Amino acid sequence: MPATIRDVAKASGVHISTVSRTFSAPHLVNVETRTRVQACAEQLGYRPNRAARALITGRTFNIGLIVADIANPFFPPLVKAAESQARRHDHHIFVADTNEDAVVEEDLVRALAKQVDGVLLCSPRMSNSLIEQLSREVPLVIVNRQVGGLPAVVMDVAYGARRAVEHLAGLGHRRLALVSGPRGSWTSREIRRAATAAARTARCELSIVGPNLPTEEGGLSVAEQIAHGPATAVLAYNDLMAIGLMEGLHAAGVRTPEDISVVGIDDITLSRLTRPKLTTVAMPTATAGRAAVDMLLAYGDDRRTTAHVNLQTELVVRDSTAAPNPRRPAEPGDAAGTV
Amino acid sequence: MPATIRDVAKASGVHISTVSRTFSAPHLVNVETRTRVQACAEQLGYRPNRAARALITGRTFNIGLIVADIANPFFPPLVKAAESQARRHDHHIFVADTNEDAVVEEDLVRALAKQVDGVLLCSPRMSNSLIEQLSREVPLVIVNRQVGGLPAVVMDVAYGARRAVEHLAGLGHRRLALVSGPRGSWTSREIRRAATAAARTARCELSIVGPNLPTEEGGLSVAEQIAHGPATAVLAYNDLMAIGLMEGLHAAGVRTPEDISVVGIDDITLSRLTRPKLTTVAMPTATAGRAAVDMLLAYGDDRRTTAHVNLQTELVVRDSTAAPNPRRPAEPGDAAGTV
DNA sequence: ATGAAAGCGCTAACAT
DNA sequence: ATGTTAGCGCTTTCAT
Repeated sequence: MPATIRDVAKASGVHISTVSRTFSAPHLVNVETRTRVQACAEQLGYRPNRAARALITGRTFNIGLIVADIANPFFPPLVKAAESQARRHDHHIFVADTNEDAVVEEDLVRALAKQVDGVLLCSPRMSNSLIEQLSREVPLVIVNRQVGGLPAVVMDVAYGARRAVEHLAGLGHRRLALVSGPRGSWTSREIRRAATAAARTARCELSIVGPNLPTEEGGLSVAEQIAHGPATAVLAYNDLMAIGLMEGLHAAGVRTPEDISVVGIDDITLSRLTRPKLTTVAMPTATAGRAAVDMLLAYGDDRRTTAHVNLQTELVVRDSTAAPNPRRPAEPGDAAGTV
Repeated sequence: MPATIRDVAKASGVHISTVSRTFSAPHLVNVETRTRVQACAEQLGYRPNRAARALITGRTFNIGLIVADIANPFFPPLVKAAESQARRHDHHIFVADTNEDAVVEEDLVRALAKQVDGVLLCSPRMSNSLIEQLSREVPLVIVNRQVGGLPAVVMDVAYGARRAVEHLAGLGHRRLALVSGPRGSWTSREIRRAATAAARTARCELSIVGPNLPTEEGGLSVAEQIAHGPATAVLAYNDLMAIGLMEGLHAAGVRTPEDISVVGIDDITLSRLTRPKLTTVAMPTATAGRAAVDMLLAYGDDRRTTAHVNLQTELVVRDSTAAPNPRRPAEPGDAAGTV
């Protein structure tokens, strides 16, 4: 039986409303009384029931965090940063995993809506219109996607993708492949758009392979196709796919970077630990998590001013990229498997 | 303004208690009425407010999940499985990260206590007595540690550690090192105990190096010491440390497994992707996450019967272990850096 | 500065 | 089968 506000009131000989004020508006209560009430509360182990409080104030001090796949190493740093930032502001975080499923996503937002002050929607797969509708039911901050004028934290992956293409072109590659991500991914579209434009500028061919699952398996599954295709360098939707791809290429007897260069995106911890170490585009996921929480908490105050944050990305050159191998020239007749 | 039970009552022309019953005890209400109420509710987008419901029923349909470090790749599969299992039973999950800090842990349990039906405490760093005390304030299921008779889900890491030592001894190693984990870790003590016993049985020396941070850096930081020590094989507290260690050894010009064999624990995804691929002890983290949720939800029903689950672990032999290198014999005078 | 009273959204006896 | 009533733990007018 945890202590309630009534127990504290009884113990300190005041009315419950005085106890209430002691916690939610201390300046309104006499110092002596306050001290006594606090002492009693402490001694009884009293903690205000937030759910009860929320019922009347409308503020839950909870935040919902919805991610596509928490087992994808891209997300944990974001979740960690968001949780830590939320707690700094005395908020708790509901975490839910949609398994990349748009329907689950919608249901989750609605299910959480009543017990949170807002929801952080990370890399959502829903349609824009649905997201806009949901944002009318509960404050939403979108991470990694731009939806109308909704508050959003995006990482400038387009810039990173462009830098990656420029890097490859600079090394002398002329035939590139883009291993794209899952259907419905805003990030994947951004990458594609930016890579296409950059390739055109650099006078490179760019073939698109996909869509694919954003996992190691997704990368592995296109390895054969890449190995037999004309591309001498590949940009993958994320590091996991890049790593799976390298595995698959290795198995097929194709060396990285000697035969084919590979670039990932995300800069997950893992990317520094593969051999060769992966060249990739660093995404500031922790910063994004913090920023998203801040934006949500500022929702009431000054909604407009911080409605949009665009975070820098950066190309990190490691060992999975090199100049094309002159002894592995294009085989004119061999376009098997390319799209 | 989300619809309340009163709006639905008004719209369907019944009393609010009938609406309430329609959702919490449908069999008690006339089929026609029920259908009508449901239709109205649907149309108004009504969803029962769980917090309000919890206030009176005492059941929140929420679960707290407290982990030491969600960015440690050991945890995400556990969190994912727990979340998914919880949702299958219509529960939501609060996730909190303690950063391996016992004080934060305690505070978090207390802070969450009121808004959850129970807390999953993963690899806690608190003292046994404190944990037992907390378990009187809120239902607790401990993962990865045994505390008195409290409900627990543990993975049999002792078995795995023994198998690892046997594996190394079987390859011909006689001087082993154990790179231990953080102070206060039950798992680390288990590993130490089991490895020590197994080493004795196999007539191997076993030196203990640590405690260390359970991270890649932790492993890296002991690489020099290991490189110059007499051990020809190392068991690390977890894969992350094993990988960091291999990095460090590599940098020091020591090859794995030719010069020194390395075994990790956890079998994180990453361990299949390093080069050499890591020999490790597989931990059934997803199963543990599911089991912990099930145990918590069964808390009321049959507390005793399922109060303890012990999950199997398994040695996975990959490429980071091999027979000792005969050309790198013990250097009698060179024990520098060993403990 | 403190108390009294109403009520947040909902459920659970108890009536009818 | 449905309505009435009380109240979960708390905050917030409004009095005093």
